Amino acid sequence: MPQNSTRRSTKQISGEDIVVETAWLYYHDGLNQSEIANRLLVSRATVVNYLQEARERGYIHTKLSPEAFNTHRAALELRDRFGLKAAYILPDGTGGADDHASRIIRGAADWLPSLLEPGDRLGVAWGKTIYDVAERLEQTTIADLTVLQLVGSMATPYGFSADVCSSNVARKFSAKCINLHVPAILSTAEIAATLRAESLIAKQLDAISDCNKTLFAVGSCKPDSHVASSGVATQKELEDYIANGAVGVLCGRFIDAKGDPVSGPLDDRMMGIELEELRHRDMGILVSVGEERVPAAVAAIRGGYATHVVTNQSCAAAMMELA
Amino acid sequence: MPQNSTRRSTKQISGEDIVVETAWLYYHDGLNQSEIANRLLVSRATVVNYLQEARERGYIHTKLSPEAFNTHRAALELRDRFGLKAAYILPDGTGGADDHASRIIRGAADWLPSLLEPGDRLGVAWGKTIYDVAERLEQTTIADLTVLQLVGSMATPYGFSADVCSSNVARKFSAKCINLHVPAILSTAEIAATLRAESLIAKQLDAISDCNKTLFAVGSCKPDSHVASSGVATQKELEDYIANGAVGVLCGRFIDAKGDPVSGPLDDRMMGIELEELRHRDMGILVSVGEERVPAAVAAIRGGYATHVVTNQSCAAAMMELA
DNA sequence: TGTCGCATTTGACAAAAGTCATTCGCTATT
DNA sequence: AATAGCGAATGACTTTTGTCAAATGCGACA
Repeated sequence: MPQNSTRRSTKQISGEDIVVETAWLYYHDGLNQSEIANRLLVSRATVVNYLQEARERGYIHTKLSPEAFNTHRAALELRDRFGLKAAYILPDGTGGADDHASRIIRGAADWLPSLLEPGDRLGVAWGKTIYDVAERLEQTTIADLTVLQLVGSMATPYGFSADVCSSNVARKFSAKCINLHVPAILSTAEIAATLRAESLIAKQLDAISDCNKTLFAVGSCKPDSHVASSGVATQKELEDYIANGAVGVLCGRFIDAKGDPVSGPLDDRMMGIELEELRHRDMGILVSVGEERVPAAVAAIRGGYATHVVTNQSCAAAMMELA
Repeated sequence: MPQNSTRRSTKQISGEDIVVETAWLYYHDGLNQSEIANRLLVSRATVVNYLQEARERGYIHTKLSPEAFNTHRAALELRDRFGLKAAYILPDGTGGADDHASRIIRGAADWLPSLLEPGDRLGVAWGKTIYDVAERLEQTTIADLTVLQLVGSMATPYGFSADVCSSNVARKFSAKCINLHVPAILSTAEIAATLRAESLIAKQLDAISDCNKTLFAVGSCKPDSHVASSGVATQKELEDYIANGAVGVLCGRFIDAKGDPVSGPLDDRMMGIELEELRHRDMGILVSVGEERVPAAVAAIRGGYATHVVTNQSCAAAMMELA
């Protein structure tokens, strides 16, 4: 403590707003409280009080630079709004849709390894997005990981099929891979039923029904969407589903805005995990690219298929709108 | 420490940079370091490191809000006494003149952004003070701002000239900049007149005459003042002006104690805004450093050139004495 | 003048933040 | 496979900051 012979008068003499002076010395000049106390001839406790006063008066403004925190903030908001376990939101960047997509895909690929742990059984869906994520994955060994193909295979115009997605993911993680060696869609419900009864296939279907984590994207129900263009559904069938309330596609299955399954002509002809089996897993990782898929993504979250979401800022904002 | 079996990479919140995460929890959510350490499963020391990293990356910016400096007693008194729109008064501190100067300059740099608004045309004067303020300005984008150079350029012993002042200000605000590409002072009135008649220069002079806000300092009329030492005026010329009642210099022009222009030999040889054009703008921001300039500052206020003043406590007190 | 009430200030203590030498975990190289 | 090198993480320790009950100054009022 300073020589306390005449400490009382000091404050009146310096007279002017000592609080401002204190705040300046502390925040601008970077002195510590003891130095300030000595300089202003008051106790350190008083300096503390002045600083509190300054904060209460709103003199102190600390700002977190937006470029660093915007995506972070958006992620927390999205998480809280939808009751997700986590969200990862990438900046929009300056490029167009392709740029957005590639950011999201890189983000998902960066994040995925840290979401998996030894012993996990990861169900992997099918689609260009998932394929790209798999491509982007760094080689990382995760002990005792099993990767499962969630839907049957199908040749596409993009040069890959569902089994390539799961195989690639498995390869990147040095994981065991269980593929589903059947077409995604069959011409009749009977053939599908027959196949399902096949011992080997039944075993595979059984296996995928107890994965604890899933990785998937969603498709929109627009006429030009993936489901239609890849030949899984005809235009007519798609319209049927839409008429029944479908807003999105998830592992080849249609869901409505609440995330509930929408039944329709294709259901019995599809080979792959059923929506009810997909729901409420330990972790459901949804990689959502493109504004046109926002309603579908929201539905997937609502339906309890997704616990983790990767997307970009503008899509996240759009999702918040729908919440 | 926590159960350290698997302390590695459990990013439960988001895939984002852990430094951002940490900074967010600390500065936004107000958690303390221990809480953050627990939540992120790292040691508290690591949290300290992350926070330092965040500060180094410039994510965190803390500043004193302008109200702190223009609402306390001294500021309000000065404002009311001189009919100013606002005054910004910084604590004196214990250092010498340099310390005072740097505080005032930092203060002005902090305040300036909040005084400008989209569409403004800011006239910028010339001098070490203004140069230093420009240096200190934070990068802030102000939409549709135009910065204008109020006086001609001139090389100085300090290594800067008028065009650098305006250019720097413009750069910090990402503003458009209109420079005045002529010397501040010419050898004869004839040459000056010829130049003024030049189409390009006439246009520039025209432009500066309709700025709505100005930023300037004043110079004293002491023999050792800036005007003399920088070679704008000779000792003899200076004495002439003083004999005619000049107490200060403002954009190279001399004013008397009432703020009225003092005419003299230099007037016709100067290139730059005229005093009458400088008067009664929407806003005139005077940055006044040093007790020896107090009379000049008071004159500038009286003359209606300044509506906003930045200075320190002792200068403010001296101004009050003269009022 | 005495003393009561109120607000500010203070010192002692508690909590939080910062520092630093050491350890840990990973990679690159032999 | 062994290990050297290196950056990040850690835990023990120091410094700084925050808290709070008690003390102090000061004006109002009896």
